[in-house]
Amino acid sequence: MAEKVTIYDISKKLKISAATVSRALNNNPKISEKTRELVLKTATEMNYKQNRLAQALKSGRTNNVGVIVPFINRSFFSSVIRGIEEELSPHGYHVIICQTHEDVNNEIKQIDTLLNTQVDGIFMSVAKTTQDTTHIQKALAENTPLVFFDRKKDVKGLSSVVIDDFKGGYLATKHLIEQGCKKIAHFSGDLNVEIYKNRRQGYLKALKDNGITPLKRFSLPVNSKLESGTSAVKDLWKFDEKPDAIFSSSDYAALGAIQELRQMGIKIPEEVCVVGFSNEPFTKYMELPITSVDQTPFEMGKIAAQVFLEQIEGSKTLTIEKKVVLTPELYIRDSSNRKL
Amino acid sequence: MAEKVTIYDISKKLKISAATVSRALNNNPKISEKTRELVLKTATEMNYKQNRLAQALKSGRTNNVGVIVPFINRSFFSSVIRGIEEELSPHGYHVIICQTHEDVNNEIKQIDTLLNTQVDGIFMSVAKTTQDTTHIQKALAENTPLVFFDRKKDVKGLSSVVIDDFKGGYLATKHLIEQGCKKIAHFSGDLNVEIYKNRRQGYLKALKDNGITPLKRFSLPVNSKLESGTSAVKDLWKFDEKPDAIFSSSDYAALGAIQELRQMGIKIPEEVCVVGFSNEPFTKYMELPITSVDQTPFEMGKIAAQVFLEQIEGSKTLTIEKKVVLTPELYIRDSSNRKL
DNA sequence: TAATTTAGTGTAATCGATTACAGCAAAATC
DNA sequence: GATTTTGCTGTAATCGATTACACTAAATTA
Repeated sequence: MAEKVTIYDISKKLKISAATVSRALNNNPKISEKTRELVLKTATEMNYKQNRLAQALKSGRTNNVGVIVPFINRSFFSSVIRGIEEELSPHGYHVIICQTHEDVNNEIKQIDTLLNTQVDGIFMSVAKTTQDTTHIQKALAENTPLVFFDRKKDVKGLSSVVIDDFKGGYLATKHLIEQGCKKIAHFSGDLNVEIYKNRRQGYLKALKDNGITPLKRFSLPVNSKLESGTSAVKDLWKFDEKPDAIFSSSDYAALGAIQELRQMGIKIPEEVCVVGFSNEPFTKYMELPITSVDQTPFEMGKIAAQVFLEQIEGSKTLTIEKKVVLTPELYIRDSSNRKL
Repeated sequence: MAEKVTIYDISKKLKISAATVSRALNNNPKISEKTRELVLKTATEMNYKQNRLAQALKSGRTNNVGVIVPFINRSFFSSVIRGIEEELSPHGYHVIICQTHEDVNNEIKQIDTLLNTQVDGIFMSVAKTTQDTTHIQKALAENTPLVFFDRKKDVKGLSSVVIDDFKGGYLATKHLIEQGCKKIAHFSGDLNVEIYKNRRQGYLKALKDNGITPLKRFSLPVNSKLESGTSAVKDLWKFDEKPDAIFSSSDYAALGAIQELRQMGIKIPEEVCVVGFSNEPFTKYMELPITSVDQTPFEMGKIAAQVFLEQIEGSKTLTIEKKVVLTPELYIRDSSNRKL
């Protein structure tokens, strides 16, 4: 029941050609006012709905975009996706989501199927393990705009929206120094990943700018797990010279560290200040709220979407390569606020 | 460059008809082994990619499904979506996401555009304000399977996957009683929303089953905000007879309550036990981890997807109306664990 | 009045893949 | 040797909307 009504049904009913119906519906100026009104009226009467598939096939535009992320239920990614959706939805685009589970092979597959379904654009945050970029270049080859966000690769012709991780690391470290900390440890993520490398660089620069010589032993890699933070603290506190602050590239590791420090009876922020990264929702809810660097994911999504729109609405031949860098925001909370 | 290769390009190159190419690619048994191999070889050589749009137009199936939720960056919803994606992706489906911002008007629009783009199915959690269901019936009229999850409406012919909110409320309350609590307050959400109503019913039943007469004053509505919990506690503690436990339908309100109670110097769980609902990520990270009812969102998504697959892969004429009810899980943590 | 412009509509091809039907050659049967 | 069957391939219509081009009648101009 409720068979789909096509322009042919309308054309038959009104005894005019389907072309005229199509033109009337598209407000083509060549159509007489009388016919247009008749067609529009009949269309609503018959409950006509445009078949966007047919239109897409003809025009080559689906009004769909794809978003590729490691996991959609990570707070950061879901917020970016929300930003993208809210910016593009008013323009008539739909957002298709894909997960890579941090696996390059999935990334390759996802790009392939997205290109197959003729999405008008792709947004992606690459998997941690991604090195080679030939799968990404495919999008370029097929003339499908691709915009990186957060985790990018340097591919000529592709735009990206990221935060200034260097600055994030710098801000966090500078803040700790301002609190009077001098022996600042750093939990970095996998240094093969650009963002973690940059955060560490920012950390080092801030130390240098303030005449502090970084201790190699104070800089250690963690993953985004609580336990990783607790064991890192254990390692650090084995030595005589203890840190008086921790800047962690992960909020989870920061939380783990805090738990372990409290366990050891160490006062936060009096004895040790702690700063995390990402501004995960839980950081502000803690009894001891954790200072963290916010990556403005919602903003990031919106801006990535805008970059895409610029590209798609600009001339087709011209490819834009835009590199947007957002400034992260430090949310200072009790875990590092000595209230000087 | 890299113009898209069609079956016509292959047919021209091999000097055979496009029909033969199509059949060869689809493993039609009528095609000779020799031709099939030749076509497949040439297809990969020429980097042929099927145009899923054309196929969709012909077959009437897009292999896209839509998911409609209030907000995608809520932990619960993004986890459900992940479940749906991971279940459907292996079957070749893509997931399109839509947000309603808890507004029925958006819901109506979203359903309309999804049906326009010919999705093969729709998953949705209705907005809080939704009463009328005519927009939902449209999907039914167009023969597009629609599966509700979590927040459903009773529409004949539509399936749903929800948790047993009654049981969730019952479990939480029973647990509090087992901890020795006798004066248990309840923070309910908007009682016009089915799930909140059911949780409250569960609460009341547990009290009744244990011979406790519910105090009307102990049951008060909150929204999902921290402040809502703090002010509710203030209200409750104005009276002489204080509660010795709180079962909150919202983790946020539970957290607000805990903060306020601590402010007032009240010991948790010794003097007052607190249980939340939803098992938001932050509940387990707190210094005083919060007991909460888990809604198994990932599971819920997977099962909703399975219900959809059953329906779509079954006979077209037969509509299945399946009502799946998942059992929630109580995660007992320090906020209510008196370690008897 | 004849020639030209203009406004409005129709015809038919197109986007790319699928498939009912037709057709033809080789193999099998009588 | 004639007929039927089998195996494989081609022709053309189809999904629904769009649009270049053609065309007709009315309006305008010469």
